[in-house]
Amino acid sequence: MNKESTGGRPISAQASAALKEAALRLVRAKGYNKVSIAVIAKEAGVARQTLYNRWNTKADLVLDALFEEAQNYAAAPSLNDTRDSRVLLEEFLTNVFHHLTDNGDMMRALIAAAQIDRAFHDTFYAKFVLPRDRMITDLLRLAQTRGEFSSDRNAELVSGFIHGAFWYRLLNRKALNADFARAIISEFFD
Amino acid sequence: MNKESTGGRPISAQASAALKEAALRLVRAKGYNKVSIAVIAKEAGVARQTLYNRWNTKADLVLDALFEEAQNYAAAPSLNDTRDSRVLLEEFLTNVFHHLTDNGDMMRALIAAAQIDRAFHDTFYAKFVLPRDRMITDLLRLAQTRGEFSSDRNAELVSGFIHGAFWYRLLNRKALNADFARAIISEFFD
DNA sequence: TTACTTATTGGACTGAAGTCTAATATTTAT
DNA sequence: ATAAATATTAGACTTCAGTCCAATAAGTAA
Repeated sequence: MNKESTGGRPISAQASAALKEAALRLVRAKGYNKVSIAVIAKEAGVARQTLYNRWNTKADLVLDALFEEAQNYAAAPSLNDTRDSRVLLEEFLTNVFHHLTDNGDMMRALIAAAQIDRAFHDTFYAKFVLPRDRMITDLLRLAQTRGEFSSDRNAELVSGFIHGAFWYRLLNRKALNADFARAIISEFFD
Repeated sequence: MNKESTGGRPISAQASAALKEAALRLVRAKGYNKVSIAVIAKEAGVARQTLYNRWNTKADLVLDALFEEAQNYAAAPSLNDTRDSRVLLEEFLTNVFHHLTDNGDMMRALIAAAQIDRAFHDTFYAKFVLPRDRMITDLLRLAQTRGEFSSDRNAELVSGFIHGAFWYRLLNRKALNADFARAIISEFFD
């Protein structure tokens, strides 16, 4: 578990940063599928093997880069916020939809990669899908303790329904906007 | 629009059939991503170019093969069936889930291909996604005329929610079973 | 300084998707 | 029979992902 059990040349943080920066920039400029690993490495000024030393696939690199860029990428709604749960959820969804509108190509590509590559699926699910699913589950449970969402309902299940609703729209390349956020609220929350 | 405007060697129906058969068999045996176009062609006993003359990608071929295999692949529920709409929907979903349980790898791969390849997305959406979405939309509208589903609700929107629910489960490699079908019914139909 | 360890680099190599072409085969129209 | 049109075949070629390796660089421990 030590970062360095013995000596040896340290991993270049500069190379890592350059790779992540180049990956995001090129993918945004040209589209995920138009950017090859070789071009990302060249643009970052490092050898291809250096990229493979850090990430197994382009998807792993891009996921990592996205995370680093946006610590606050659609942050979880505060569970201390005293406004109505419907408002909190709507605000959260509207936020997520903005990010998906900006980064839709990338997110669709990552979801696709997770279908093709089992190892990436596991990473993506653990690092991205599940945490986000839990954000809404937690919000629904909060709403239940407040009496704003029926305690009879299964929060996990409903969170899955909500995510399914916008995944389906995303994957079929339909717009994700504030109207759709409101439609979700009124479907599941009333 | 003529099948043959003038003369010329006709397309070999036998080659088409052999390619579709080989594609399904190999994909089921080895998994979608482990089967190359070259191997499918070799197994079918035709040249690779003959495959490309018919389909642009492996995804197009497999989609076609799936359609041919199952004309009755999760057929639309009969709109003349007089049983309660909940029963019709539950039966339909259970059917779909059985097929997705058997062909989940293939379906996930096709959805992934639609994310990577815009042209295939359009084909897949028009030939597969939209018709299936309409089956549930139509069923919900029938339920509305029967007074079994509130006329206030937007059938198209709810159909999208239902599809989203099981797409999300499918793409995250969770089981699709009769319990989940019932959970969907009670969420959206009551 | 020297030995050891690990990272980086550049290049070779394989397998697959996809494009292209020349030669050949199979059909219809004359 | 011959010409015209289209399909099939085999193979060359490019690009990319992914693997592997030997030489070199950059650290740590003695």
